[in-house]
Amino acid sequence: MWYLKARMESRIPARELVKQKGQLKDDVVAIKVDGRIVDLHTPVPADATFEVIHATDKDGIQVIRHSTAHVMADAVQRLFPGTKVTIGPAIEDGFYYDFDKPGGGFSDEDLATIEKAMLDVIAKNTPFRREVVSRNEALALFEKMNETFKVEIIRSIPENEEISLYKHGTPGDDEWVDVCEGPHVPSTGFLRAVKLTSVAGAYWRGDERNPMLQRIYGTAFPSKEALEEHLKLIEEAKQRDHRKLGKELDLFFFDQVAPAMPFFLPRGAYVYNRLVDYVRNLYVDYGYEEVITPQAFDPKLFRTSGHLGNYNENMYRLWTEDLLEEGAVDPKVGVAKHVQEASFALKPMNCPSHCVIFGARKRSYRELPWRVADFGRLHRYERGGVVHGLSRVRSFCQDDAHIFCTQDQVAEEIEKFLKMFYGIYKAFALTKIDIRLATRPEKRIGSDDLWDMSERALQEGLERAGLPFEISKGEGAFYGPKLEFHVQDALKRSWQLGTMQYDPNLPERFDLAYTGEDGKDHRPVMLHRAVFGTFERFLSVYLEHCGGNFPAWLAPTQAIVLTVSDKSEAYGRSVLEELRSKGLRAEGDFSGDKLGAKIRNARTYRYPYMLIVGPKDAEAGSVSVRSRDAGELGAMPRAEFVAKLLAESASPR
RNA sequence: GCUGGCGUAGCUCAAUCGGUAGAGCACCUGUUUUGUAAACAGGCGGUUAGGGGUUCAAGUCCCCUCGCUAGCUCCA
Repeated sequence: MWYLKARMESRIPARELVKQKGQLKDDVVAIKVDGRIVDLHTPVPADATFEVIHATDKDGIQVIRHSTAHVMADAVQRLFPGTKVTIGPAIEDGFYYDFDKPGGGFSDEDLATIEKAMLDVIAKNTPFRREVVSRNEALALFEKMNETFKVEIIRSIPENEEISLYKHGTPGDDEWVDVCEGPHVPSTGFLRAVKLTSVAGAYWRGDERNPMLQRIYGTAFPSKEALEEHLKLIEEAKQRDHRKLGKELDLFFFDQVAPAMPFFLPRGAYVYNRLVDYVRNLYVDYGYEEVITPQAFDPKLFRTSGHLGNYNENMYRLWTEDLLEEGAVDPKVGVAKHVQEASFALKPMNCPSHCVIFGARKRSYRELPWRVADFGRLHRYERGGVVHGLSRVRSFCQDDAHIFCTQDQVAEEIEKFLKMFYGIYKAFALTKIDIRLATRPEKRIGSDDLWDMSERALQEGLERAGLPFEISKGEGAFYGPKLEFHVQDALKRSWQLGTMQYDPNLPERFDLAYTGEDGKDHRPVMLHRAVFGTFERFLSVYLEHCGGNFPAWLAPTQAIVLTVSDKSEAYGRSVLEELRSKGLRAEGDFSGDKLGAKIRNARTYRYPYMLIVGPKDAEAGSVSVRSRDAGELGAMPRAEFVAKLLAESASPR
């Protein structure tokens, strides 16, 4: 590490350096030197320039959380002897620590007990102490403690790196030690607000072939107030959970008869269809053509495409009575094998169909780029533990399209796609988008040369557009690298929505060709792309983004007429009829409820407008408008409201 | 798929140590005629996810299956 390069005599503990400069205040937890966060225990060059990090700084909070993880591990090992420690980093909203606990997991009661023990450790306010040891010393220490996971970690630390131990507690009494890079707060008393939140399984080193450890999640803040604030935000986020909103707003539901396959109710179907319309309209502008393709296919198709073999475990297969009989005829084959080989498959993707269409006749270079769109319903068998509301389902529809083009056209097509993509996301006020370039996975088809070229093409596209991105190594599809566009849900889980994938392999496998200017056959390139990704997932993210408050153009019901009493029903119905005759989506509440109750009901359904009508309005030919977003707007002539709502009903372009 | 947790009326949730399944909302029927966030009364509604076991007795304890859920792994 860099500080090893400094001469020994010129190093002093960071605490001393900060003190010399007169900056050692009570809330200083670390310093930043050369962009690196170093705690006060760590030696730094005596002449280093630094920036102090306070407990309340973003970096400071991370130091607090990592230290809290240590205190938790200390408490856990004291309460549950025999439990081994592994790793415990600070994360986005808190920290976790993974344990190997004999005899199974932790209960909620255990969490409360652990939290209490942590408070005792914190109350003692013992300093964290940093100690540098040799590799052999570290190994000997943790081998003696039978901390097999730590031993494995120490062995994996590169030879040239320093190994440090962090201790807290009273030596010879309740001292606790961990091999750790740091950084840590000066003493346990710096941990003022901690809370353990949940427990879950996690594989050692994130690999499902490894044993499962017990992970405890928690969070910590520099003050009780900040912790309370955080917990409040989580509560509010839960209110916006799309699964809750879906129920409340009668948009969709699930039933055990079709696990993880949504039933869209009339109101949900309305929104869904408007999203589809919206994309269809844009396709006119961007030069796409739509096709309709089959749902189930002879498995031959998916052998050609490579799905059988690379995507097997995600596919639904279909059998028929005839198929069983055929299988029974030849005892050498057997029913199971015959069904496995010959049963039709529900499509999990549209690309093979589009290859079939492209290859169905001679194609000219003049046709390229050919952008072919498909709103086909797709089915993918997702493993039990991964499905999640509308975000991860087994039956869905993508705003899917494939672009067949020449190598030379790729750059422009990527550019056009990005333009379309950002235009759409802007229309939905989604601005926090993370882009990742997912590169070749282990399980893949095609030569490395093709992969090199494909990955380069996508990367250049992003660079030309000046978009920041991260690389997700090995995360590409089996047929090509991907650009992934990720957006977070209300609970800060990140979901991939849009995608663009460069695919040189499927045209090869389907032996696709177009006739070039030179009269010879050439292989086209294929781009897979989707802006929303799937309508299901997009809807889940968007629902949470707008909190169920759909804009007027998208709202299943734009306005509801509320009568003050029966006396105004006739007038109310005439208002309703007028709205509907103008193509507006309106409802009426002519029930015996009092006005207050009607308003309350209408609010929970989040209708953009309530039109309150009573004798005064009937007299004046007006409606009293209450806007969901802007509050009471007062009485206005019927025609004025109609014009206003019509203006708001246009979908963005 | 793995590790926890959960599954009671359409929805949100009660039910003490294993001892008669209950409330609010919604729905239906009346009464009330109401001007900006819940009028009142009555009624309907349940093989306690499904199956098996222990027990005199199971919503409650045990086992299996299904589903949901928090994470992990995997993915749009």
